[in-house]
Amino acid sequence: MRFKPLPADFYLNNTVEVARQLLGKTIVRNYGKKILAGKIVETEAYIDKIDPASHSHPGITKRNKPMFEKGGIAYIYFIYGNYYCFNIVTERKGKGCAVLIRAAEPIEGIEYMKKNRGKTKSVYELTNGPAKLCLSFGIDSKFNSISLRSSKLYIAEGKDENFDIVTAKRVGITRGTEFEYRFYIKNNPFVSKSK
DNA sequence: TATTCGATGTGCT
DNA sequence: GCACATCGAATAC
Repeated sequence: MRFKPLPADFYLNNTVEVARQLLGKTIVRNYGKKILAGKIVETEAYIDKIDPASHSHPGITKRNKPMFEKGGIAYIYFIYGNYYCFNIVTERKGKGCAVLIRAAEPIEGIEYMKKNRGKTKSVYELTNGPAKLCLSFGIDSKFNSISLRSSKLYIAEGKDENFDIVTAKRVGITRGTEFEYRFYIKNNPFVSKSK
């Protein structure tokens, strides 16, 4: 097997730590007979209680319920009437923490990603944003709450490589903007570039 | 049950 | 750089 899923306890650590460690890992999607894969290059951490930007901040609701499950499952939410975003739930059951996957570098199945994205031509535009990534990988609400060790969608080990991690303020939020919970791989062209 | 609004992307200027 | 599409969950009433 080319892609080895991460161990279940990877997701139970501190959320910021998991967000940093997810950089360079591989997101794998079994798409019918095809395999789509990409390297994670950008993440953001969302921390339950102290973080007003987190969906889990007001407490458990119907929408954010998966965030309160045990780490290691997907939390997928619908936003702005058009788009899905893909999160990885972290820490122990009842916490309400997650890591938003903001961007990836396509590795395999690029032709299929282009097909899913319609008229987008440049490879660099395929997955450099949370909603773009979901469209390219064919991720939607069907994957909400599923385990990230499942066969259809999972997170796998990455290549053994060195890179610098940049820490920055998060993007696209109206509250909790002061937290530096955004992490990305330095000089990687697939990082979403909004400032 | 009515209204508000968002962890975005796209297209036009 | 800026407006806007579009929908379900949350919140207000």
